[in-house]
Parts: sequence; structure tokens; C-alpha cells
Amino acid sequence: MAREHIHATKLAILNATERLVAANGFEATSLRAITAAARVNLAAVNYHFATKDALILAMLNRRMKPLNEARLALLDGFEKEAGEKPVRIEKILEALFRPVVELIAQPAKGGRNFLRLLALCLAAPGAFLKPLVQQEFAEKNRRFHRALRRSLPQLSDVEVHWRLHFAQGAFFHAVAHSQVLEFSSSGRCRLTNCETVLQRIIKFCAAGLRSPT
Amino acid sequence: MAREHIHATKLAILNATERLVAANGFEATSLRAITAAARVNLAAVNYHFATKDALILAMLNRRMKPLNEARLALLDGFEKEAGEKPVRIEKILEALFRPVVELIAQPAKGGRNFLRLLALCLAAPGAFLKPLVQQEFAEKNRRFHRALRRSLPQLSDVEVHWRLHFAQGAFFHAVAHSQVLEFSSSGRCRLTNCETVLQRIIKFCAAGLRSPT
DNA sequence: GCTTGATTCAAACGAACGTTTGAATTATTT
DNA sequence: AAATAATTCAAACGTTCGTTTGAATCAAGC
Repeated sequence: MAREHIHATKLAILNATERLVAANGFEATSLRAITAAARVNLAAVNYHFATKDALILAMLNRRMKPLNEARLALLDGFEKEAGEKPVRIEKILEALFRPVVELIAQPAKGGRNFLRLLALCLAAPGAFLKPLVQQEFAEKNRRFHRALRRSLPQLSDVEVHWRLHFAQGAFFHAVAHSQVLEFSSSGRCRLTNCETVLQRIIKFCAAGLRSPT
Repeated sequence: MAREHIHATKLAILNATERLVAANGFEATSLRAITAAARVNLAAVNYHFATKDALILAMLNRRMKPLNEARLALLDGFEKEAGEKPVRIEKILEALFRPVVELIAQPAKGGRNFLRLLALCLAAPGAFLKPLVQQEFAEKNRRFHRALRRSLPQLSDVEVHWRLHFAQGAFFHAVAHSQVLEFSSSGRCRLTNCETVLQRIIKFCAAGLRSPT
């Protein structure tokens, strides 16, 4: 196999995994379903990834790490821009949300499938995923918590934690469970326009974050 | 078997199911694990509930229906109280959240296990659960949407849908994924005091709902 | 062209799963 | 007490699963 072809098999498996797991969940997606969708041999999974768990981890990490890097880079940029002054709440929220929201329009980067995978990581992580959730969700929150502390000095440490948690939840639910919204609004609300969604969620959360104690 | 004993077997199965599914998810929880935990015979599941899917549905419905009834009753009460005037946003949010938050202190009613089950229903419903999600999540949202429309006449129909969706997300995330918050706050924020959590989330969401367009 | 390494393949393994079955046991009704 | 109904039980079934295996094939290097 040419190097290009080696790459193709792994990529096909990763992409098929992403799509099927997003639709059905971790446990309910079998390797046989993945390999059939990827048009590769069943044993290719073990050859390239060793175990199913490792495959899922690889699938998640290939998106998760660059995504969080983008968020942190955006926040760093806004902080540098602000100089000595605290960053505006809206900017912090933008750093937190924009890289994720933009996935809506980027199927090549996981698109909405990845949004659903985020929800799965939170709701139904197997033991093998717990470390990733800690690392990519909880740890990264601390960075944003620190930034918010400077911008919301009137709030206690604990209060900022809680409000950041609420903001995260508002956001994750909005992007990962949009089918509920779509149904209850009889199709009037859809996850289609990144910028509109972003402005809406930022406005909602900024107001919540600023609400007096 | 006495009638009391009949009841005991079903109840033991339902309770064990609730606990194990909350911890491990729908697919990763086997009937053998459930029956072992419930100390009953494997075939008891099929005798009393027919199939695994039906068991899970029964387990969810036994909490979900009374919960939503409580929420709607609370909202009805607040509307009656308000007479001709629209209900205060905070009251609507209270109707939406209080019955769920109070589960924190009620292990006998599912407690925090049930909170996690809510997240599972959203993130990883199998096909057999889709109708329940539509019915108990999306449909019930319409009732609250109607109430909010009257209380927030300055907002468009679509905007209210979005904001209600955000509020729901902030809340579900807060109560169902509290382990993330606990970790990122190094144990300083915990889901312990119902009233405190409730006031916090209501304040956050009310501000978000009222934010100017 | 030969050797070595990488990759793919089909078959098989052992385990686990939800469901079914018919006998045994328990409870209720007559 | 006998008959009927309800419940429990252990074994079994057929299916599916992730993993392993050794042979076959392909690719790269000499």
C-alpha cells in the first residue's frame, strides 16, 4: 500500500466511526458496522488502532485537541488585545463558543456529528473516556474561569464557576440537542446560521453572567 | 407470591435498572447486571416487562410523567395566582426547574440518578426512546414557551424558543453533569443544596431571557 | 528478483447478550 | 384439598460482539 493508501484506510475508519457513533452512541456502534461503512476489513481496526476504545479515543482526540487549542488561542488573542484591561465578557464567550459553533458549517471537521459527540462524552462516557472528559472539559474550563474572574470581579470564585457551568450547559445543549428545539418550534428554529446562533447564545450568557448577585 | 411480593420484584428491577443505567448508560447495562443487582432471576425481566426496551421505558416513565405533571401544575398555579397579568419570568423558571432540582434530595424518587438519565435521554436515545423524548421534552417545552411568550412580549416567537432552549440547557447541564463542575472547581462547587442551586440557575436564566434584543 | 516489512483478509475464538422454554414452585381461587 | 393462575427458575438458543490468528497480498528496500 502507498503511504497515501495507508492514510486512506485509517481516515475512512475514523470518519465512519465519527458518523456512526454520533448517530448511535459508543456502545451501540459495532466495529462491524464501522468497517462496513468504511469499506475495510474488520481486523483493520485492530491493526491500525489496536482496540475499539483506542479507536474511539483517537476519533475524539483528532477533533478535540485542535478545537480546544483554537479556543485558548482565541482567548489569548483577546487578552493581548485588551492589554491591561479585563476582556469583555462577550469576547470570552466568543472564544469559548465560536470554534465549536463554526463546526456547524464544517462537515470536514466533524460538523454536527462532533457536536453530538460532545454530548455523548458528557452523558455517557465509559470508563475509558473519563480521563479525556477531565482533560478536555474540566481542565480547559479553568482557563476560562480565570479569564472570567478578572472580568467579573464583583462575583465570588464559586459564583463564577457556577455561571460558567450554566453558560457551558446552555451552549452544549443548544448545539448538541438541536433536534429538540427543532421539534418544539415546529421546525422554525434550526441550527443553520453560525453567526446568528453565536450572537444569540453570547447575548443570553453574557446577561446571565452579569446578573447582579 | 403475595401481592406485596409481586410488587417487590418489579420494584427491585426498576430501581436496579435506574441505578445501573444512570451509571453506565442504556446499552452498557445488561439485564444480567440488573437482575443480579436486584437479586431476581434473569427471566423475571421478560415476565414482568417483556423486553429490555420496555423495562427501560417503564423505568423512565415512572419518574418522567409525575415530574412533568408537577411542573405543569406549578406553572398553572402561578398563572392562576397572577390572574390577568403575565407571570414573572422567575416564576416560570421555578415551575420548570424546581421539581427537577428537588430530586437532588430525594433518592427515593430517583435522586441524582434520574438527573443523569435525563442527559442520557437527550444524548443517546435509542430509537425506542425517541417518542418519549419528543413527548416529555419537546412537547412540554411548548407549554412553557407559551407562558414565556406572554411574559416577554418584546421578543419574537423564534427568539423565545431559542432562549428557552438555552435556559433548559443551562439547567440540564448543571444538574446532570455536576461532576465536571466539581472537578474544575476542585470540589468547591457541589450539587448539594437544592434551594441555592435553584436560585442561582433562575437568576442566570432570567437575566438571559430578559436581555435586550 | 529476492527479502523484509506493512497491510489486508477470512475464519475462528470465547464471551456476552436478550429472549425463550418448559418445569418447578408459589399463591390464589373454588 | 384440588384446580387454576401467577411467578420463578435454570438451561438453552441464536445472535452479536471485540479480539486474535496465520496466511495471503501488497509495498518498499536492497
